[in-house]
Amino acid sequence: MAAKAQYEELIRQFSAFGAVKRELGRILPSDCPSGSAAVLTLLARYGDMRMSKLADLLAVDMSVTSRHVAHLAERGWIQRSPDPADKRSRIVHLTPEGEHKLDEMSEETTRLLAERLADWSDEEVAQLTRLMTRLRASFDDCRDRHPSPGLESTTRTPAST
Amino acid sequence: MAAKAQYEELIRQFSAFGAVKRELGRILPSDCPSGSAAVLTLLARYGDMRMSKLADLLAVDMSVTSRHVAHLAERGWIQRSPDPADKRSRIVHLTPEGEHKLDEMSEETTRLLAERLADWSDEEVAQLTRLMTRLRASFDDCRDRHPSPGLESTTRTPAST
DNA sequence: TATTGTTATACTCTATAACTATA
DNA sequence: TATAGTTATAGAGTATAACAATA
Repeated sequence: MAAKAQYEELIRQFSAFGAVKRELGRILPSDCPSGSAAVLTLLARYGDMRMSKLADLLAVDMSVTSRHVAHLAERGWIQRSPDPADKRSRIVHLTPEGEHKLDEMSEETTRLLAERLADWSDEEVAQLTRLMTRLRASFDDCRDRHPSPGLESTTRTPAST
Repeated sequence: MAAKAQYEELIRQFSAFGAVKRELGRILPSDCPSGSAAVLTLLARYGDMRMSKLADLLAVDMSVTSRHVAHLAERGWIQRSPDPADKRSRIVHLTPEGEHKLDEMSEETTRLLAERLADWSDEEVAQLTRLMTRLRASFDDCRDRHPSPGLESTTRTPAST
């Protein structure tokens, strides 16, 4: 359990991190901004999945996911097939064109990151990755264990009934 | 120099980090969202400064800074005094009310963070803080050494002449 | 002529709520 | 009645460009 000043400092760094994210975002093509790119990345890693699963992994509302997916579908980078097991659902999957697009973007992004982190050791990069993974996990776990009032554990607009 | 897969994984975590930031943002009062809160934090830490310095520390365009500062000034949390040394400039400084507001928010935010990171050791929190600080520094340094074409080292819309 | 700061406009990301079609 | 997904609307953050005042 760290001191309050330590948490304050960490929060400062969270805030400053936005600059890093924006710089990485600037090299993405305008027809595939970061929100859409995140969808492609998840599909490439975890394979076909339903919208709701995608929303869960993105940790955003399904309405947001729907928009990103629609954007990608218009450009032919993903396809939405009906789910035979549940006609309400749609299975999202990456097309070869989508894979290609993702590869292109990934190339550019890792190149920029490699340039910026040129003087970082392999171990330091791994360490930051581990800690950020754990950070996300700590927030996810707590969301399930101690849900804030009115905050669902699923990424969904509450039913209005 | 890490492998490409390592960079890709790190970028994945950068993307997922948005969820953490959003959860922290949700506990802020609606009259002081995260952009404004960042301004208060910087003023509390570094003291009075000019708009341009503030924009530099926030790593956003000065037009953005101007909006946040105007928002805070309307609520009496900061004041803008003319700079006697340069009549174009304005010095921004925190009011006692602004300090109070910041304290309140800081209380809530660190409380939430402490709850989420309850099972993190002191050293782990410190390590993440160090690595994120260094990350930001690596991006800042590179911006000065290898500026992208058209990307100024100062946070400023390029002159249109 | 260049710089400081402001404002207007536009774009991305997000959440809420209302709606549909299934279950 | 509840759930999967869509769409409309609104709010926050940011960048670009044009502008006023000063250097």
